[in-house]
Amino acid sequence: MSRAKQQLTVYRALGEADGPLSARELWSRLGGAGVGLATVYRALRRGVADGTLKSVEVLGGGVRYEPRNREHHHHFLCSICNHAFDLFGCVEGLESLVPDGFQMTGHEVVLRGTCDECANAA
Amino acid sequence: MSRAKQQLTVYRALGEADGPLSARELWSRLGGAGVGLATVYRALRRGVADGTLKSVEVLGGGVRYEPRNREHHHHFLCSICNHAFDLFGCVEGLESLVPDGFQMTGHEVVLRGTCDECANAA
DNA sequence: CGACTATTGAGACTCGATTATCATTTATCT
DNA sequence: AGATAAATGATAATCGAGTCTCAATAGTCG
Repeated sequence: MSRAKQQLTVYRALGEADGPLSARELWSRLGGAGVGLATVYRALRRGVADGTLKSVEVLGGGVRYEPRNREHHHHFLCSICNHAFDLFGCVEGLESLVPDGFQMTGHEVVLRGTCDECANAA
Repeated sequence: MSRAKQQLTVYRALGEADGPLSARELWSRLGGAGVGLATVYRALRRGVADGTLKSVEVLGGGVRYEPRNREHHHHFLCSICNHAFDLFGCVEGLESLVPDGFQMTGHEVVLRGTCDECANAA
């Protein structure tokens, strides 16, 4: 594979994904054999360092990465294929959950269940 | 320490905690030196197996455990002390986030920020 | 093309979390 | 008390995720 553009390849793959990808998922999407896992990790690390990428944790699935320039959103984790999907929109009433004296700076919402594809395959 | 009751000791410690505890947190609460880490893990494993305990993942803190018989609730993760606190109540509008064709079976909400104590200590 | 630098792939290595091993200790039963 | 079974603690072993090393390769420039 032509070199020098692999960093971009990683960015593009994340940009086109329907949700955040883990290093391994990304690796296999890039063709496993064609790109080294180390290179994927390197690209991810650089991306996070320069602010292009952002690492997110979706419960149960370890660390995943997504472009930083996405609007505020949450994720849906399919318990069958274990893939994380981006969701749109947010929820109401989060403030009311915060105990007195606590200061909330952010939040995460993860929905679990089965995705379109897995639900049909069942 | 008297044996045979350590399993119960673990259960009690989790029951009295203000949030889910990781194996390490639990271990240190039980007095580090008095109980072996292996025993803590054993008790947790058995607890989960027999349904008494439940393992939960709170972003950024790995796996934690809590009694299964708690009402539906969510967690607040303090980004300073890294402790997870139980919250009460839930949020509205989750269903509207689910994409067509997806089936939601559960959800998690995690608030981030600073807890009472850490906010005051700052 | 030839010299020089940046990037890569494979695999060795590190690190933390969890599990397995095993001799020892506590409980149980008689 | 004596024999047997269950639980424990210390530590070794394992496992996965991520990082580091280094020789080989692609890109650059003259």
